Amino acid sequence: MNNANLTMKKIAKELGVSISTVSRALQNHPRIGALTTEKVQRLAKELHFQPNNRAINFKNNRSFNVGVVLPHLTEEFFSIALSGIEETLMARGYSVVVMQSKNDYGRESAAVDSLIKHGVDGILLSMAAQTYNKSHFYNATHKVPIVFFDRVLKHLDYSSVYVDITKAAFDAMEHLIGKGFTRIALMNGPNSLQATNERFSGYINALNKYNIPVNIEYIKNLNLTEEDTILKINELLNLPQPPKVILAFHDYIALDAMQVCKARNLQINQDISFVTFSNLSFCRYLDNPPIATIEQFPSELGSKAADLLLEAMEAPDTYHPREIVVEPKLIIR
Amino acid sequence: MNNANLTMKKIAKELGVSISTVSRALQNHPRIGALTTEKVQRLAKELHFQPNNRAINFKNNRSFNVGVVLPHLTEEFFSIALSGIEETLMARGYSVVVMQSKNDYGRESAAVDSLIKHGVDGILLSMAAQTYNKSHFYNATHKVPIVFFDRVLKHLDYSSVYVDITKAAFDAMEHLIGKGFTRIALMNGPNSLQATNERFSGYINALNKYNIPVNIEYIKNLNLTEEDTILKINELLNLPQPPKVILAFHDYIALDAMQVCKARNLQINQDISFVTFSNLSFCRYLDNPPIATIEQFPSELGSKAADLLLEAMEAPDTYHPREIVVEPKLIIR
DNA sequence: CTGTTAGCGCATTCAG
DNA sequence: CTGAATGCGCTAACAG
Repeated sequence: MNNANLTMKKIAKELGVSISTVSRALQNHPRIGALTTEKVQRLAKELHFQPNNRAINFKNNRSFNVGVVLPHLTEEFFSIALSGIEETLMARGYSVVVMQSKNDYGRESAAVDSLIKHGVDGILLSMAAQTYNKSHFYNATHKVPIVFFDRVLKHLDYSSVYVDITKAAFDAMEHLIGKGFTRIALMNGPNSLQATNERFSGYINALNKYNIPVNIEYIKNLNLTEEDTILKINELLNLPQPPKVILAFHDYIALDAMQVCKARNLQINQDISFVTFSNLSFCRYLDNPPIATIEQFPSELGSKAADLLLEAMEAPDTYHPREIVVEPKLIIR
Repeated sequence: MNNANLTMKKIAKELGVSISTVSRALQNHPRIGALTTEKVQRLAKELHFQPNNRAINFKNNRSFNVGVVLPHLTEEFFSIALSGIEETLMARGYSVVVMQSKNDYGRESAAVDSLIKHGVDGILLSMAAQTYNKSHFYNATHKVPIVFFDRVLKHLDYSSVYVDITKAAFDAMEHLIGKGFTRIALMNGPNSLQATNERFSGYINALNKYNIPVNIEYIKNLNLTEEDTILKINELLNLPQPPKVILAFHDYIALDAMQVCKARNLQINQDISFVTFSNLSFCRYLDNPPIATIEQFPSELGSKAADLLLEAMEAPDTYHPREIVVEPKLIIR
């Protein structure tokens, strides 16, 4: 760390020229003599000079950093989304600052504040399950643009990118009904999430369309913890008429539920089957994977959100918040 | 974004006081009158004033950002490590900037440069598999401290945190030999990784200790792609005396290899078994998981590396590079 | 208790 | 073609 504070000033003094000449020479300014430019650049390289980017960021009032707030880094869906975000932004010279909300309102709010404090140029956010209060978004928007992805906030002031989950749920249900299933349960998420309501709508729409009576015993809201999943799957299995198929909020729910089924000596995909949202890549290694799953293209979700944010950051005058809806795809195994 | 460039200057003018008074009042400086402080703080809140952190970072020559470079965000091991890093640094007021090398030297080198350019205060790095040239580290070190984790560079100038893989491999082998296995193959990583050599050492040491002849046909170096895994497992299975157990570089290798075995009608954990490094959480959902696995505590690895980096950044004068070795744990299923 | 001043490193406008 | 001067927003030493 010997040259940690080597500045243009020193190079200028060394060479007996002015700082502005150094500055210009370093950026190949046309009005600087070829000789001078050459001389400056050589010394700069020799000394391993690197411009102080904090100064440049400060001067330009840009940091080329983008903040990403998401529930859990370790959830495959989000790590893939983050990967898509990182790729897209890196290509445009931005870096990505990540923070996890762990589905907690306080952490999410703190993360947004912290990102602002750290001087990001914009924020990509997928809402925490327990976010009830939205004021931290409104405050943040005073400083930098925010784009939501996947777990979005429907509000005219914000762009958002998400999957048409209602359609996805409907498609999945239609597929199941087409295969002759009628005892279909829904292991849904917490009510605070938009995604939960949409799964519910698709589920109900399909049942209605095919005149299958809705059994409220078949509809469960989970809080996305393993314990709760175990509780709820047991409730379903203990029903006098247990379901034959379960539409699960995502693969992790299905996997935990499957373990309970196996422990109760039920044959997966025979006594009971699962259909999931999220297409966890790991499932292809299972001997009895969910019979169908909904691919939500997390990488595309992330990169499209990043595109919107880039526009908001780079062309704020012409930018208008908008929504991008990504079509899900039902994958039948 | 209405107040994007509200500065202390405006507050000062509004209140008819000087900028420094505003500055001091905002940080509750004791030498400012209670009345003035109150007045300033109220207006600041009213106007949603937030200090421009780019200016503060510039002034302090700190950004409170730490860069993390790792091979793949989507690999569970790294996403857990990142999560540990993020937790540790967040608690100390730092944010985390992530970049993926995708195991590519060029990308890794570019990532390091980019992080420096973006003004991070330090870097945590897990080396790309194909990193042959180390000069980007040396250059970076002129600017900010680097701490390696997991895939480390052994060099006196750098701190590193890693798992004692030789011991892990030895322990796993000893366990297998104790269970009566002698036909044990090693599906190892690429030679460029230290981790590969260590697995090899542990493997050989154990065979030697128990006088089991080394069969070089049983030792394969993989490049960590699925195609190569398929190729190499087939080579092993085609041997006149195929192995009964395979020690796999990590779970993803074992999983892909298992698929090949199944396609060849071999019973997992009967005709052939697997032992893996990395304890992928997902494996608990498999009907026939690897019979043993080595837990490498990625979260601890990450947070310990973060601790070292914090020391390097905050107490550079007393800081000396050093190594932390984390004990692996053999998990027998 | 408060104001004035200087300066962080760089880009840029204005003068030559 | 080059140099001097200015300012980005904020902090802090210095001076009242």
